[in-house]
Amino acid sequence: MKKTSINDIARHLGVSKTLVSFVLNGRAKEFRIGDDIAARVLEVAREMNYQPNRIAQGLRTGKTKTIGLIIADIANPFFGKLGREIEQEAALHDYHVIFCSSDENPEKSRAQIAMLQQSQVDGYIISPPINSEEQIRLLAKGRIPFVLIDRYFPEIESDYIVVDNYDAAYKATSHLLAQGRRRIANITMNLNLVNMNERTEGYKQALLGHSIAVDENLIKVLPFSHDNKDVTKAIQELLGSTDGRKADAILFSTSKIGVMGIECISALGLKIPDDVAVVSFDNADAYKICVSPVTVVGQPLQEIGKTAVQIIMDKIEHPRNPARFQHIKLNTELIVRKSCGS
Amino acid sequence: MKKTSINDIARHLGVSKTLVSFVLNGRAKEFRIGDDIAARVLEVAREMNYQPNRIAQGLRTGKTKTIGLIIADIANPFFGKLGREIEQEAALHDYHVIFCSSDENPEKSRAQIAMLQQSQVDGYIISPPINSEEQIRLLAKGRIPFVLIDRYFPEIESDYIVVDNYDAAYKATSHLLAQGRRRIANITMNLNLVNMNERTEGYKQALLGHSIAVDENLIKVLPFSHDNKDVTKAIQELLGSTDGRKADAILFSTSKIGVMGIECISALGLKIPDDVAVVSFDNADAYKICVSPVTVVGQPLQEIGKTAVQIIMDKIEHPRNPARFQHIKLNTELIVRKSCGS
DNA sequence: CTGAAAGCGCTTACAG
DNA sequence: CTGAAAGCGCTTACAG
Repeated sequence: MKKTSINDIARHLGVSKTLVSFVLNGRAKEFRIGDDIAARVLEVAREMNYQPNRIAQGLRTGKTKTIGLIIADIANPFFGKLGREIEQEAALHDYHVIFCSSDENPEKSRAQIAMLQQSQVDGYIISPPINSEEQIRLLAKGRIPFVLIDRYFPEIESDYIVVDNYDAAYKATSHLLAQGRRRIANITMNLNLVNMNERTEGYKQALLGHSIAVDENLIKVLPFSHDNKDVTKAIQELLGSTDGRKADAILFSTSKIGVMGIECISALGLKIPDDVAVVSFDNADAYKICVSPVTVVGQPLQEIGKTAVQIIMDKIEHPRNPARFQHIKLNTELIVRKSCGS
Repeated sequence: MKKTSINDIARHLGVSKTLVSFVLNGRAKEFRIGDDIAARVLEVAREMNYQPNRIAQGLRTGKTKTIGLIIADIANPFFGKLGREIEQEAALHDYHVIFCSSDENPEKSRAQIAMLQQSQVDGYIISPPINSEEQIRLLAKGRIPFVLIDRYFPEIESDYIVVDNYDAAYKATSHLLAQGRRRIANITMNLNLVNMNERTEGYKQALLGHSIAVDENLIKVLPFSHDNKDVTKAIQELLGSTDGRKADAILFSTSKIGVMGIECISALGLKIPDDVAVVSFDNADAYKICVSPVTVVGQPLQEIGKTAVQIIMDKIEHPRNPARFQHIKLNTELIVRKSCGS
């Protein structure tokens, strides 16, 4: 059962493969090919179960109809949902997506970009890890379009789609303040990541805006590759002391941290929101059925994914020189549930 | 900045591209190519930042080093985690993965298989939706290897990796019985899916094994594409009546259903495990921080993903005729938490 | 030890 | 209206 090629069809009908190619690509009219012969080609193609070889098309046309996606971890629901939106939008354009999880590790993302490059993807959607500036800069020098999502590098010219993190954290912190909390902590990860940094900035400014001094002891910065232990340690420092707890509220900068954090809080026997109020970034499913459903900063994942693909498609179809870059900053939504009291 | 090809290197050094290809593929020794010239080739390749074109290699060798993955939904943490394991294992073999979410829709999976076919993937890992027997049978007739995961079709000869669903449900139900529950319900989805069917069978047999009659009213079968409304309706029927509730425990056959179910239970103002005990398939993160942390059937996701890739790799590297099929059934683990009382 | 040539399956100027 | 030919970037018999 060898696959049938355009050649097989041509031979079968005694015509040239040029002709076959034309009609298969729907360009029969354009080249004024006889209706009868065009119909026969289509018929035989169906009979022989012809499937165009995209690899061959790719080599010839220079378009593989594939986009490469690099995110931190596809198993993380935040990125999983984002990946889903991207897959869906790409499919509308007859595009495939190859996904790569970088684990926020620049070494991995570098290798992944190289692999994707060799696979001749037509475009990239990347959530760049820390210290990956050089790779991204190199990518920018090439002619394959890419969009950054979730974060970006201010010093590199590129398209990007992010969320207004500063505003989101400001709103979240203000909400906590409005509920009467004063010793509000923030658990985040490596602040060299712009998005994380903006969140913590928004948090700080909200405090200052309400005349509350920023207490650096209440800001816990986890390493980018963090696990339960790191979170436990942070929570312990914030809430563990028996003689009066340092914090009365926590803003979690990611849902990965938040979910682990809430697990720790429960393990300590503390109640949310009575002992500690909680707000987290990202509307994870877990938060809906949590001890006390968690107030979250919801991100417009569909819009992020859809827009990212659309920008890439536009650049693929209309390469422009010099390139014009889009910087898109989307709004978030504070979804109030019960974790901050009522 | 055009990409450098093997030809550029050959021209630059005044040698043939055959020679360049040999040394670039590490076959210099094999063809007894001069050490000096081999070294020069490598050097120039680095200088010119040569990146092999996988598309061209693929066309020539017939191997694209890509595997296609079809699961229900990459945004569903269960499949997200599985996808991650598959990606990771594939990377070890220098393979990429293209992912497709079928939404349990056979029309979609059919189109996805066709696309993947055209993209000349070297193998498939598929979690086949209901009514996709025909597609899978067709695939089996081709010469590209595939492995089924999570479910399989008993009537189709193929490799597959599943979990012992019958045993898992039997254990879970027995646990509920051991906690004194007697009116145990099961909320599942379309039973034509073997894995779902086996779960409900295990549930029934556990009841019978403890001399408890199976009450079909306690088994709620949701359509394969279900949402919050469907789950709410089922929960309502099971727990909503004011004059004595029908059920005192629920076994959720998937975590997607379970998470929504617990949300409903809370909305009804019912307490877990006091008013109703709960066990669910899949160790979702949500369950860890739930109102009352949920007892779950944990699946060996890493082993499933890893084994699936290994089987595919083996088949790609050692095509055998006639094919021999592996049927792997892995064990699950009942992780007892607090949702069934103590 | 090295090179010229064929060919993977397509698309697309070019010619008639 | 249709076909012969070139070429995308590789690998691999084959020849010398």
